[in-house]
Amino acid sequence: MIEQAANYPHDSTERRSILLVDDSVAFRERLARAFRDRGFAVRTAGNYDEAMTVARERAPAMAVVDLRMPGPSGLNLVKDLRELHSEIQVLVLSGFGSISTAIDAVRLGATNFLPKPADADDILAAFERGEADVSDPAETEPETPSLARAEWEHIHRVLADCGGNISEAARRLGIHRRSLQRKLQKRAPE
Amino acid sequence: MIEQAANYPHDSTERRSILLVDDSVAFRERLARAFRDRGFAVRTAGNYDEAMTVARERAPAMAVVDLRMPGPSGLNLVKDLRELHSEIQVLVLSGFGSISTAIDAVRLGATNFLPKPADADDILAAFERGEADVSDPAETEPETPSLARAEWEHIHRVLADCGGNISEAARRLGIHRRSLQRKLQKRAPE
DNA sequence: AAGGGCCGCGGCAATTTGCCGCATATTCCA
DNA sequence: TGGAATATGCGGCAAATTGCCGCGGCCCTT
Repeated sequence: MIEQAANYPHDSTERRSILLVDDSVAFRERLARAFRDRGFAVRTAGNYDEAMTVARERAPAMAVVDLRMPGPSGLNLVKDLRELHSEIQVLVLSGFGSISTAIDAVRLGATNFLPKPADADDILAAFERGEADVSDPAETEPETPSLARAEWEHIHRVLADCGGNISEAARRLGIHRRSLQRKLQKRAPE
Repeated sequence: MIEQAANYPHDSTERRSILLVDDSVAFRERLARAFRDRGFAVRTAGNYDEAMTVARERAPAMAVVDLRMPGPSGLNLVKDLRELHSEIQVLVLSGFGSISTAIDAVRLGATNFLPKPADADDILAAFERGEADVSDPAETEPETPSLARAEWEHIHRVLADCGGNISEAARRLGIHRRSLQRKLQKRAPE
């Protein structure tokens, strides 16, 4: 479909250099390996400070940032990475898809937003979509979502607002914690 | 820190002028009245063309745009309103919350994104949040409707979309007609 | 070490839903 | 004007979901 995967816009930085930021070493390394296999120059970081140190040393062309980290949030990182290097493409990952956090991320300069779990292919696809020109918002068909879909969206939005705290989310939603757990075990309806 | 929460940025346009765009006359007029009561100079439109005509005549300081309309989508409108008047604050409404549409809206220049149903207070709050400085991605403390409440609202919105046709609404919602009937017999949850 | 909060999960009983059928409008069209 | 299609309300019953209990585990603060 979109034919532009090969050329990312940069200046002095290497085209296929990417910075992966996630507090989970396992996740980060798995992703790092997948990107290296695809020919990327990968560097990783586990929090805001590490990421900024790495980025200052040499600005990466792309970055993948998890929202939830110890220390300053991924949102801060998005903002400061872009201040450091305005051409950087930043993809934000979040364990739970919340509209408000997605909006914040995009406002702060994120190229796109992806709910976890996401693998390297998902991420690359999201980069491509993000760089795609949105100037033609043609066929965004606003179909009515099913009740189940709407419920799912609402639940996950609230859960995100609660920082992933299930007990708190259940309280706000006015349902039993056990019921929320059970609902969360189901996948997103389509 | 950008200091601009209280005073909306404009040029020749009146500060408290707002353009409401929604294809539902009832919704639009209800909202219009609420905004007039709050001292806004309100103009309304039912689709892309009307909205652009009104806006060209005199650019509003703010706009509320429903995503779903006959003709060009609200996303097109967001984009073109901003091209017309770069200082305009545009709030996008959508019948439901989808992350990707929210992201598209913000990319195209929307100030914020709000899932329907939303009243004037919700909208004003969203404008303020949207104009607020996001450089400190700290707290977002929004109200949280209960699951039952959210479900009720979604059901009634879809039912309205179907012109009160219960069978059709049940189909769109993906639930059994009998179940819809039973849900409709219950009152709005608090 | 104790208290408190959160998590995941098993196991009911109570409630809700899906799905059937049936009788009755309403609409549209040949 | 008769028939086909569709909508509505409702009873009933099996299946699924939810509310609610309790348990042990984990992590943090006191």
